[in-house]
Amino acid sequence: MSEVKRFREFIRGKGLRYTPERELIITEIFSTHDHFDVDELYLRLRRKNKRVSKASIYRTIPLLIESGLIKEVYFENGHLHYEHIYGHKQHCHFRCMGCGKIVEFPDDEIVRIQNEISKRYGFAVTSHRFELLGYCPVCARNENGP
Amino acid sequence: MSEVKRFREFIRGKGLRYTPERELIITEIFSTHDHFDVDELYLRLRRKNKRVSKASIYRTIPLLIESGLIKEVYFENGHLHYEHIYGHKQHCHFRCMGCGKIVEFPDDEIVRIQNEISKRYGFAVTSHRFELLGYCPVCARNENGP
DNA sequence: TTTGTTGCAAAAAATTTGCATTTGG
DNA sequence: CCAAATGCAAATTTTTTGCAACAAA
Repeated sequence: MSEVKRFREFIRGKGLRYTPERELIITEIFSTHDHFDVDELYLRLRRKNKRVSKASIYRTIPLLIESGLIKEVYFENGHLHYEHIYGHKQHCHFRCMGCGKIVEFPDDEIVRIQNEISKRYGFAVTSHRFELLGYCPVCARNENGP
Repeated sequence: MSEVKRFREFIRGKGLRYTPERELIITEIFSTHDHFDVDELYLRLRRKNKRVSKASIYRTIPLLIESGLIKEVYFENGHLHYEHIYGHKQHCHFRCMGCGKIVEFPDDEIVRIQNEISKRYGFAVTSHRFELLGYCPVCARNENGP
C-alpha cells in the first residue's frame, strides 16, 4: 500500500490533514485498475459501507492529481474520468466512438516525444494525455454505409 | 469559405436541413483561429447581433464534430473547449497548469504513431488528442519552493 | 487549541429536453 | 406539405460553496 503512504506524506507535507475519508478514497481508487468518475467512486465506497460524501471526493481529487497519484483520462457523458497512475507504466488510450470501449496500449515513443518537446520549448512537463479516437474493428464494420 | 460548403454538404448528405443558424455557427467558428467553448461562441455571435440560442449551439456541435470540422481540445473550468480543424495542420497542445496558457505545437511524429497504432490494433482512428500538461517557464519558476 | 475537514443542503454552472411554432426542401 | 429545427423555459446533471459541527495534529 505504498500509494497510501505516498498520499499521506504528500498531504502532511502540505501542512494539511490526513483524514480517514482521504484514506478511504485513496485506498478505494487503488483497489482496482479500473478507471472511475466521481459518481462511480462514490458508489463503490458506499457499496462497501464506507460513507464519504461526494463533496469530499470532489475536494480530494485535485489533491490526488497534484500529488501525481491519479490523472484525468477522458471526458465522456458530461464529466471527467480518472485513473490512478502511481506504480503504473504510462500508457495511452484508444476510445471507440461507436461503443465507448476504451483500449489501453503502451507507447514508449510518446514519452520520448514528451521529453523532446519539453526540452525544445522549456516546459516543465509533468504528464501527458494521448488519446486516439475512432472506431474499433466491430463498430468500424457497422459504420460502413454509404 | 469552403468549410461552410463542406458543412452544408455534410448536413444535406444526412438528409438534415441546412438552416441559417447552422450557417451562422460554422461561419463564426471559422472566422478566427481561436479555441472556443459554447458560451464564448454564443457571446461572439451575440456581439455581432447574430441571434442563435445556446440550445441550437449545443445541438449543432455534435454535427460539427461528426463532420470533422471541429474537435474537442481540452476540458477546463468545468466544460469542454473546441477548435476548428478543417484546413489546419494537426497539432498538439501544451497546457500550463499554473496560468492556464495553451501553447500549440506541431508534431508530425504523432501522426506517424497514430497510423502505426491504427494498423497494429485494427482501429479505424479518425483523430487524436495529444496534450502535454505541466508548467510554462514562468510558472515553473514560481512553483519552485518547498 | 487551532485550523483544516466533513457532511449536508443550497447554489451555481453546464447541458439536455419538451413543446409550441417556424421553416427548409 | 411535413418532418426537422428553432427558441424558450423548465428540468437534469455535474460541480461548487456556505456553514455548523467535528477532529487531526
